[in-house]
Amino acid sequence: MTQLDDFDRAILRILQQDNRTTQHKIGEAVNLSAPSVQRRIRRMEAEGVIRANVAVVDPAAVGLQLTIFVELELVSETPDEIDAVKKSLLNAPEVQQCFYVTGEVDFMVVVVVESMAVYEDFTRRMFFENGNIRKFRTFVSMDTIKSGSALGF
Amino acid sequence: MTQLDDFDRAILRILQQDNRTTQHKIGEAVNLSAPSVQRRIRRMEAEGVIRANVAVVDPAAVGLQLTIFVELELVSETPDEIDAVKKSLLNAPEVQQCFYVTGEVDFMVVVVVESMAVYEDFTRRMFFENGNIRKFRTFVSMDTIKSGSALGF
DNA sequence: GATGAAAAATCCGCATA
DNA sequence: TATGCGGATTTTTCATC
Repeated sequence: MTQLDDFDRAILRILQQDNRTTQHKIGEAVNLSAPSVQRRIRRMEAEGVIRANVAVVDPAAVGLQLTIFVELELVSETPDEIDAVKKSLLNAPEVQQCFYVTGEVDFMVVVVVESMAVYEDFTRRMFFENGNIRKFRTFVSMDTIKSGSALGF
Repeated sequence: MTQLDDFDRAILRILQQDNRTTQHKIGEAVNLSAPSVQRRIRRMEAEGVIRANVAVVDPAAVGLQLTIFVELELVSETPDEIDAVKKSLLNAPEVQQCFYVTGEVDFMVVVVVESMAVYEDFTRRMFFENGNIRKFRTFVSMDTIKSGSALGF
């Protein structure tokens, strides 16, 4: 992966806030021509620096009212077992984010669902019926203070 | 906020994966004309259903290698104290996500930084020098299994 | 909600440093 | 290798039905 220069970083900073900013406007902001901006964006997309271009949707608007953090502890931590858990979490549409972490727990999972009833059903399917889950702790979000993938740099 | 219909939801589902999909292609996919698609998108943006349009950047590419979960417990939970903590977290560029949660802890915070040294500096500034933080627990991500704001609906 | 024309943005070749 | 310019193509936008 090529090293990013200051132009690239300046472009990314704009795109992370609004990727519908025109190349012309970006060019003005960073002192580059529009085609140059577009070539850089294209290159960063090809290299995976820009992973995706997405609309951020208000979860409440689509009926998903609850954001829930779950700490997962496994019984067995062999690579195969870990992979199996990863895979099941990856495939669950309720799972919005999932990280394998160091420390007292094994996974941190962010689940977004319509209601507690749906969450309870989710835990039953994913955790209680999975012999490899030692325990899990649930933290329900009451207030979203900040929710971004905007990286401050 | 107006209720969303099936067309709106179908459009959102596409936009959450790739908001550069042309209105024409979206129209084909959902059986609507391009201008219709565009009016719906415009309306949902105005209503806040679509919160933003952003590029998702690979943190590693911009030198941010570490994703860290932090559980925060406060000493005092008066509304003023909670607000003060919220505000300081909101303004910290290292904080990518932050939720006020129920349960044994008060806040779940997702921090993204270059290195452990930077994180330690962050904890000193934000937690140790803040008299209202009773304790915090750190979970460092070793592997990002899933990282999306793509809501499965 | 659909159609079609105008406006705007993106994309591409070419010349250049 | 990367930039800027100009024009072709595509996409968005807007008026009308």
